[in-house]
Amino acid sequence: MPVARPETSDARVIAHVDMDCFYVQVEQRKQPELRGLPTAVVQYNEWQGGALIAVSYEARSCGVKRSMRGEEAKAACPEIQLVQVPVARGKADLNTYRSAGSEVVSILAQSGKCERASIDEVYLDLTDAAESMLADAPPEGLESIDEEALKSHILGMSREDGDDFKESVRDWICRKDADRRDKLLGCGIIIVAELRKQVLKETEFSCSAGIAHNKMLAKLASGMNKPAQQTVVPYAAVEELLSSLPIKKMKQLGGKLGTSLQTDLGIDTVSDLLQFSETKLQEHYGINTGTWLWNIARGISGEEVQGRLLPKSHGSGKTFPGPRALRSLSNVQHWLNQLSEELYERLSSDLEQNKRIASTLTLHASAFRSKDSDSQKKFPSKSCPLRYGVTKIQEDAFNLFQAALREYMGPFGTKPQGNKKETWRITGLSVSASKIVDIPSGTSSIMRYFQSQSTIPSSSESGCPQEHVAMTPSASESCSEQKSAETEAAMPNKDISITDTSPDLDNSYGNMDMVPEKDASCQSSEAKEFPTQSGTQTKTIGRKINNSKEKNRGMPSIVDIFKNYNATPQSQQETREDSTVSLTSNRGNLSSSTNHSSEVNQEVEDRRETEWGYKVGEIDQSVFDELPYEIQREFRSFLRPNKRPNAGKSKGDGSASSSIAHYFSPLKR
DNA sequence: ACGGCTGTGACT
DNA sequence: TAGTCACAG
Repeated sequence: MPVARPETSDARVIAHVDMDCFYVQVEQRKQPELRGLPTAVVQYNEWQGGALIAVSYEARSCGVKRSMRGEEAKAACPEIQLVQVPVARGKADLNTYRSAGSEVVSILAQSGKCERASIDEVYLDLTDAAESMLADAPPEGLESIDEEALKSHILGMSREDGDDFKESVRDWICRKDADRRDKLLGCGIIIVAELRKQVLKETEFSCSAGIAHNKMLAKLASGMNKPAQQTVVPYAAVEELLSSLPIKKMKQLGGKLGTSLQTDLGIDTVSDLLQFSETKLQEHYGINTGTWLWNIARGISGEEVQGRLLPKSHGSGKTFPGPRALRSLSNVQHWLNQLSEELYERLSSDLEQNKRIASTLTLHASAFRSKDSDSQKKFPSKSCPLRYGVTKIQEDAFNLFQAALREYMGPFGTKPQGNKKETWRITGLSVSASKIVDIPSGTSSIMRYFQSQSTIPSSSESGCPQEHVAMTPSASESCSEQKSAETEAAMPNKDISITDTSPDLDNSYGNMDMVPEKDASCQSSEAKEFPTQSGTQTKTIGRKINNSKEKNRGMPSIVDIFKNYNATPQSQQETREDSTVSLTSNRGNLSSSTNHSSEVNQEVEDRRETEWGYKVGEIDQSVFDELPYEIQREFRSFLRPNKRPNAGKSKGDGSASSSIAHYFSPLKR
């Protein structure tokens, strides 16, 4: 489902930078004695020596390939060094690679628009830099050209023996009568060579790069000469580069679409594709994909480099293949707790380092049913508003899972009808956080936010909250969920999950295989604490985001809630009588950081109206709780400017110098 | 139902 | 929209 983008009229200079066997390099930097040795990184896996996820070039020349097992690799190359991916909470932990990737990005982002395409790949739009260089210091006037730049591969240029080719490269870069597009690429060559040297110097990582007029060609080029080299695609070389290329090698054609082109239309190479008219392709694949295919066959791709240095989502997942498939609710809960912990940890660092908050939590799982009927049925994904706090994420993830499981099991979820119980197996679990927005740093930012947000006209009246039907993660959940919630309230939350489950021994939890029936007597802790209908907030967030013309800064969801309070403050107050807690009383609650279960209705101390007309005392606890702690704190000090925000705390945390991480510790709720 | 884990983007 | 699917590495 690629979509066609028109090529911009002016020539761009685009680079694709690809780290060479990145995970291996990260491990070799950590253990320099491994440098130069055949090395591979294996993922924690006792089974057949683990799966290779990165292979050094020395090992590749021994015949070691990715997607070999550790044992196979050992057989192919006995001297290979196998390094294990770090493990945390019983799963692979890629954080060291992520932050190594960030090191690289922060260097590459200096010279132009930069897009972090994956953990080890970056696109750069160097058009401006190249044009500046062409105007101010064109290569033809340079005394000498960078050695690294001279080692470039220039497609279409024969690379004869000896040092001669460097002379040819120099000539190509400096040619006075060159096409302007080629001159720009020449500048790109020099810039990228410089950047790669800088990356090597500052991170010790080598990389390869492709330099061309668009992303597609740059990506293609970066893979042509590895490791530690760069390849240029002059305009004149595009046709030859593409014509012989198997379509499966083109980005986006490595899967089903590529296969369909081969089997349905007999297209194997791009030159085959060139024979098809645009309308013919559109007939087969629709207007968008058809046009896109026609364009890429000609090296045309207007896809822009997104100026994005940070990921748009975070996820934590694990598979449980074959015999390891999870078969009890408690084991699922155990793993969801682990995954949620990791996710929360990453959300915390994102907030601290980048001042960003995520607003949607999604659960994905894969499953099968042994006594099939339709064994192929997909396990549904579910999402809900993301509430900051480890245990909140854990609870919500588990609730989402149970909701999805009921849907998955359908009528079989209730009770064994006969003796043959239809039983589920979970083969994969993941939790992810998305819809991440920036928050500005600095004091009273929150106020600026809400002010800017509150000026946006609301196109649709988003209905009174009491109309909303309780959605997935909330009420009517299982007893086991409540058990865990109570346990948690009573003890520091780090221990919760481990006490009642252990990994890999599902069978010891025999009686929890079935989804428990809905039991009215079994009230969910979620329902008690957070009776608002969280599902509807997600909608309002989305609507707000769509309505705002500028980029979505701030917390639209809370603004939307404020609007609701403006509209129907009284009914709000009534419908959630049990739960409405004033911010001021909440302050004491947060300070003690223990029993949030005291959702006793307290008198509102401070009901001064704000400029938006809602009463701060009526802000629902759950809305407040969904904000990151830092924001809560800032918001609180905004609402009560004359008092110190966290006077009740034991540590001196009111000071400006204390780190966000402190407030954002796993014990905070 | 061994390629695990993670991420993006389009479609509906 | 939330959920699904495809794709990449």
